[in-house]
Amino acid sequence: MSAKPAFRRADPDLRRQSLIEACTRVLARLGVAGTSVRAIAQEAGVSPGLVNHYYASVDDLVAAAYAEVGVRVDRALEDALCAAPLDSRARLEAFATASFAPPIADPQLLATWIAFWGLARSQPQIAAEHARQYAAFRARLEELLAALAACAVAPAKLGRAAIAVTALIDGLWLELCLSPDTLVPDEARAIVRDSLDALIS
Amino acid sequence: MSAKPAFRRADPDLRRQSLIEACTRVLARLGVAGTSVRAIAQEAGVSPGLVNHYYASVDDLVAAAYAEVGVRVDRALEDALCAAPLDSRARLEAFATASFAPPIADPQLLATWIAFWGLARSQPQIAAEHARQYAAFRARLEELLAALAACAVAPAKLGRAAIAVTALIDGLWLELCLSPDTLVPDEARAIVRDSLDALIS
DNA sequence: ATCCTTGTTGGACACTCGTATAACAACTGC
DNA sequence: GCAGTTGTTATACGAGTGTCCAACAAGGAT
Repeated sequence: MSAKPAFRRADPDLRRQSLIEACTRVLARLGVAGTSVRAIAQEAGVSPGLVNHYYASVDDLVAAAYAEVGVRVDRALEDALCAAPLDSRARLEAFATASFAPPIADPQLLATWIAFWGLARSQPQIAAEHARQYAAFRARLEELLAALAACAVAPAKLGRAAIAVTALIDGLWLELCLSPDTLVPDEARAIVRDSLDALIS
Repeated sequence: MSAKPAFRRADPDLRRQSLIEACTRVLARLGVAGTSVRAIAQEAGVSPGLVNHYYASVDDLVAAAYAEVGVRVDRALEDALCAAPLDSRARLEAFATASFAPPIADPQLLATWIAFWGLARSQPQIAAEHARQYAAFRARLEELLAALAACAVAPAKLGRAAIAVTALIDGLWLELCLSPDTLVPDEARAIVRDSLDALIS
């Protein structure tokens, strides 16, 4: 009879992905303080040593996890845009309210995100990655605003409008995740819709 | 000749205050990960053991520091209100833009705040304190909105307006502290001013 | 069926953490 | 001046940390 293998070898890329996901889950569940090599390894169902086999240090793994969360959010935003009708107003709204639906409006995601913010202080690469992502979001929003028929917003004030809407979305997203009881997604969407209307008129 | 004392005794309340301030500074400088009893003690210029002499655990000290930061913010907001003219529109604006000036618009304060958010996951009392403070801010804002002459905002939509403005302020504050290069206080103030105008009209 | 590569394991290492405690010394009241 | 109180220090301890490494074994090559 053949004994069951004690472990299975995995494709390096898949294993890396698995470690990243485990890291994200631990970060969300235990916060920065509870995120250790051993906790991540246990979450992934592997031995602690394997983490250092794939990542030079645990900080590298965390940075990789941050980048992964970033692309997941990017993808969700892009998906929302693809699903929207061709009308430029509708596209703007779809993009601006995508943050209030899964997978972005997720307390776990916020927890992970906060953990990253906390780490950004000692990890400049994480801070840089954050700045890059924030700028990308705002640029995309500015693009959508500019696409509105008949320059509803004066070109000179376009940048400021994008900053304002981005801030509004961030604040609502924050509150939505922090205390889902006082703010529901529908209301957040309605607020953004009203705000966009006010901005355009 | 009299030898210089190796240490000085301090008034318990002053010592506690000193420890709280040291804790806040370390939290801001090193983030949650770097905040240890030893680091706090060194920052305060005392021995590590003294921390446990005044606080049963380091978590208690952190909670105390959070409360202290909270009252400091409250005081700054109240000061802004006192310094404002009696006109209700001006008072609303003063309150809404106080977050963009010291001591609230301070990267160190944000760093401390983020550290607290990260801790809130495992410390329910911190989460509760946050919810309380958030609600208080929004209630105050709602009050100021309602005080506007001639019910500029429909009473039924007052709550929603308060949520929206709070979210906008939070988002701007976040960005202001996270990357001071891309957003300056004056612009944040202008954005809030425009937004309030749009809301009222 | 055997060898070889290398993904994987589990423990050793030096370190830092929070907490508890005994010794010390600064100030108070006498 | 002296004694008592107690704020303060320094150290010790166990638990937990990140990193490293020698041994093991899974799976492909031969």
